[in-house]
Amino acid sequence: MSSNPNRLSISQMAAARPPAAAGEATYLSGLNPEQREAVLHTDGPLLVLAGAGTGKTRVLTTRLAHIIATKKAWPSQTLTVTFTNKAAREMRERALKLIGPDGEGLRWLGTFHSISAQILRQHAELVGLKSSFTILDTDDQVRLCKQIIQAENIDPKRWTPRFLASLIDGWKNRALTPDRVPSEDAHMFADGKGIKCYEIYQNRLKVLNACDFGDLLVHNITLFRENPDVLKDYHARFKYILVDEYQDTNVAQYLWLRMLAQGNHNICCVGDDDQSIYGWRGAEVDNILRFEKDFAGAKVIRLERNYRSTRHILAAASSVISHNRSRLGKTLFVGDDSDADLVDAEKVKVRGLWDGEAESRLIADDIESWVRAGGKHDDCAVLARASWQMRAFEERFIMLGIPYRVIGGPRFFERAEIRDAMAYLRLIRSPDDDLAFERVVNEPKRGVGNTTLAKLQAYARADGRSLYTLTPMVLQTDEIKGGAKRGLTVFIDQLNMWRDKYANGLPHTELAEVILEESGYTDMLQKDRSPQAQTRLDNLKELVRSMGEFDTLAGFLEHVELVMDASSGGAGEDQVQILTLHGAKGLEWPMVFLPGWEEEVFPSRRSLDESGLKGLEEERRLAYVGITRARARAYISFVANRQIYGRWQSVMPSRFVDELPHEHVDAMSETGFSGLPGGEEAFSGTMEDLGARSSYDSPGWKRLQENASRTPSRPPGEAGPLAATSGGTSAFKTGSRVFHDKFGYGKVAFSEGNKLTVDFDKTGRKKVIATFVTAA
DNA sequence: TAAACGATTCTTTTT
DNA sequence: GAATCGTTTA
Repeated sequence: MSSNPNRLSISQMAAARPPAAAGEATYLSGLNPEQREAVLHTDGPLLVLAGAGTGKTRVLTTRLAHIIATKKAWPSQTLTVTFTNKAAREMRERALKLIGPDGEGLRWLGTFHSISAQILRQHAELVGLKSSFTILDTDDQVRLCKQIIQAENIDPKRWTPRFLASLIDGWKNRALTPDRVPSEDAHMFADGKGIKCYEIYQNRLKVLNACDFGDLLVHNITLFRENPDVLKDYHARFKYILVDEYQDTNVAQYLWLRMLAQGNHNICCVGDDDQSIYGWRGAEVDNILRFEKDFAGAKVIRLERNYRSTRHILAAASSVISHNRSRLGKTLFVGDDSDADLVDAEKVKVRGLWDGEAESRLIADDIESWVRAGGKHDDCAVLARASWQMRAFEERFIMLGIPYRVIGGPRFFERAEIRDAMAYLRLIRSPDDDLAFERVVNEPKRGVGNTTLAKLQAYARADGRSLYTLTPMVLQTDEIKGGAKRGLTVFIDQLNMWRDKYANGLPHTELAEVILEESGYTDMLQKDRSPQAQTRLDNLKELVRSMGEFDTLAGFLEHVELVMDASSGGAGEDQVQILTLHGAKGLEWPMVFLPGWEEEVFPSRRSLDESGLKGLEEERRLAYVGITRARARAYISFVANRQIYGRWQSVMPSRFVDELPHEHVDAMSETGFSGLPGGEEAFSGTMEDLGARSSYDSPGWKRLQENASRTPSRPPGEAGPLAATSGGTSAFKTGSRVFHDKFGYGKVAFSEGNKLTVDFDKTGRKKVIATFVTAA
């Protein structure tokens, strides 16, 4: 495979580059003609339609390097927008390797949201905000909506806060401020009250000096619309605009780009309509179809040579996606057909199993044989439609000691304890942040219940002032008595004290420690005997640690609000990756497992219910993304029985299975039900080898095995398996010594529910289930 | 006010 | 099956 120049890694390229290159730039070597054209065509609008694995990121980073190397612009005069933080990071790294230290000035490389936040901070007053505005997350949005629904006397069961929030989000995705929402949209919520609620919502945000994610873009657009001179400044600043994953942009993002590009028209968008998988979030595939019309004189370049996958994988992906009706139509072909590895590879495997357990067992076995044959865990990825499907694999991998990493998952900054701590910090920065106030006024418990809070809110609303300003005034009266009064007094006093300390130069990390200590939050967790309490304390420690990476409290808060991403530790280890199909976009592995290809699961039932044919086509694009992540081997599987919402259901193979091309697929089934047209004869293999093992895999055998390892390891007097699984009293603290039947003695590195990460003395770091170890 | 219980709903996917 | 929500009870 490495015979192909396109497989050269960027670091190799950088190493090969002579210092201060003269003549033909070396960064251009190894590009195919289309890629090269996309890099060199710097001036005027350009749309690059790049299929999966055709070197899209490489084109984008090389183009950036080219613009800078030829001095067409300084790094600070280029604007590069991505969709996710992950993509932004990768882009920056790769670009820096090409450009060298000159690239340090790439301050306008980031996500739509981070860049528009940067711009908005500069000009906040022009849209009626203070530059210190808070950025609310989904949770805050929903809580705000709930308050509005209550205040408007709308039945929250019929019209849920969540629905209102998503409606508002939808409008913002289309760049519609309340005055621009078409009146027919009003009927979508509570008998025409939708727009009114939206107005109230926006007014509340203004009072709170806050934005939600959608606002960042919408305010930018308003800002540019109403202040042509400001827009002009940015026209002068951004000589070249580069956009990644253009197919994922929504209307607001499109308008934002178009306004910025009006200056000098040097905009280059890279995208693939077949990989548009964010329609549910307002992405408009139309943006990509309209490009030529909206940007006069636009050039379009197609990248169709795929350097990633074998011909069987490409054929499988192409066949599935060809069932979509609305697409621009690209054909992927093997970029280098002299590469025997890509041409004479093994076919895509499709396998039908009895149930989810059999599926995870089979996949785990495949990974073990791959590793036994000299492969790495790192080479393997399991791509699931939804995160609930991941647990089965985690459990199986833990049982077998296969190292793995879940990517995505419940995120650090969305955990309750972190959000609580953040709320305290937000209150220090901006005391009028009512949402933060409400969150922590009774956390830990201060005797301030719902009735008290409702009273305060009523006053605050009548008065148009914040809870923080108003509470001391109410405390002067006899309106609130007893425990609630004492609690509130302490709370307000403490807030003032912390603010003083911070104002007098207490570093923000120490401030956080002081708050957690003095508020009683740490105490509360230490007294908590539930299994998660220790994890939570550890998370808070981690929070304080990560604050240290920022110079100021404001800088830290901005980072968290926007990036919501703990500095990803643990990468680079040899682990199988488990992630969602959405999370997998842009990544690739030699060996990819695609489990759960069943109707209702994938395509997801909800997607079909909500969006019909459009939803189905998006699911199909998701299948396309999944298959094209694989370089050498792709394993698709489906089961006959699956537990959904805790109930066993028999399920049908996904229609996408039918859409795979027979001649490129090896199919086999444990259940006799293929899902492939043509029935049994369509199968070129059997599950015989699987069947031979099955005597070890009966439920009875498994239970026997579990009991064997659990029973002797339980100290006398300790609760039995029942309590261990339901009560979860077995939480081991970080640092405690434990013993495991298979791995011996070790120290707990951290724990999460019933899963422990243990540093074993002999075998190193492993993840184990808590019930399999005892205190040592 | 808060804890404890029972009913309900739910899960995509992410900035 | 779990987590959230709302009601009841101490």
